[in-house]
Amino acid sequence: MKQKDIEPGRRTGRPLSFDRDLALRRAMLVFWRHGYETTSLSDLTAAMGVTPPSIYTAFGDKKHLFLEAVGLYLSGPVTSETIITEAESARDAAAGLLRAAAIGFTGADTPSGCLLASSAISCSAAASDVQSELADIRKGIETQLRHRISADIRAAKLARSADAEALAAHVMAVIQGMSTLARDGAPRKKLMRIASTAMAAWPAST
Amino acid sequence: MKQKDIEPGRRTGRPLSFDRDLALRRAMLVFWRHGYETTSLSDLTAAMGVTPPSIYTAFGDKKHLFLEAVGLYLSGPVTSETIITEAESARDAAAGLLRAAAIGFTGADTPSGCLLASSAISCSAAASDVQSELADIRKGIETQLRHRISADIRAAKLARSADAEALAAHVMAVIQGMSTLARDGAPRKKLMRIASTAMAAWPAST
DNA sequence: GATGTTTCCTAGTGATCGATATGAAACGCG
DNA sequence: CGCGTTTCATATCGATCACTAGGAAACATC
Repeated sequence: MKQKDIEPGRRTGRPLSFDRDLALRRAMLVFWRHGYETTSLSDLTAAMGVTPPSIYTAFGDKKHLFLEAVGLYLSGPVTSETIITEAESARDAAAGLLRAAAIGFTGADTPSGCLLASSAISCSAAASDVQSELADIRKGIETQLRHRISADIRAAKLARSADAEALAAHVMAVIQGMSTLARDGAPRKKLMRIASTAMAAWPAST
Repeated sequence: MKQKDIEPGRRTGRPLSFDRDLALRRAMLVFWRHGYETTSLSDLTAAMGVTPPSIYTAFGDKKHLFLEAVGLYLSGPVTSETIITEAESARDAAAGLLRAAAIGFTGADTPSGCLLASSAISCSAAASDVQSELADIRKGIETQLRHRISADIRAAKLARSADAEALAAHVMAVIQGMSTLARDGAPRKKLMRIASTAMAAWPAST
């Protein structure tokens, strides 16, 4: 009988022969580069160094592996949420997000572009749930930024005429567009100049 | 023996039993919605009302059908090229492209977003040639816009301090980001406000 | 060492992928 | 009419897809 109720500190059975975190990270990199549906199980087994049955016992099916990879992608010391909440102003939050995108989309040791913005943009009807799950994450980030902008407007740190929804949506559009530019080979310097240009659309701080 | 040298005015053989242009348009709509690799042949046959052998005799293989669909998508009375060349200024060209994107990405009778920006962003290694072909088209549009901006700067219609590369890249990023926003359900009005916000990043005309 | 539990690898499962062989059917032409 | 040509629909092709039986192997505990 399975003892799924005792999760922390598994004591019995054959131990895992591979590094689960490392395998997940390798899976994330493959999904990042080739997308969700367009990455095959054989691509994953080759990159992870793990046989199919081990993948399924460790991660469930392909969908769960991908979603866990997305979770890994969004984790880390610096996230969009920390950038937004820890910035001193909504303007700094927007500039910080744009700057982080320019850097994160052109890493030397990672694929170009953004996993969140590229891995499940177009997919078959069978993957519409995964697609909408990523869409919800994107919308969540936009909502956080919009609320941050609205707060600055209420606090009179931004002009009352400022359009929180449009400013937040513009930043999100630029970030996701930067992902495609990066995939097309744009260097970090170019993305940085896009970020600067995008911030020129902001009203002056009051 | 085949007489492939006589192409215009085929005179012999059984006539085509389906409307080739209509079938191509239907294929384009399916690729637009579901992407290149994530659209299957059975998806295409169902949408086009044509059996697989007929598709292959009329269009070649799946890749050629897709590329021809891209050609259809880019054709029409109004293209990015006509918008750029016929605008009275680089600013008008940018605003026109953004406005056309907002409208084109939220059509009532078409899928949301941009076929060029969504159908081959992530793909397997086998489709890297298709991916780079679309990238070249995107870069071509950006280049045309950048040249238009540079011309305005030389003609003193824009400040000499204006950064043609950054302005063009920013417009392209916003357009491609708007495609994702549209796919996530953003209405036309929202995209229009993004377009307006993006244009606020432009320097004043001189 | 015996037992229970979990993971291991080998070798596949049925389904679907893109693409075709095959021969009948539908034309223009003489 | 017969002939040459092209497209038609049926029925697949081999390859690959995501996924999994089945049994040996590696642990903790007794």
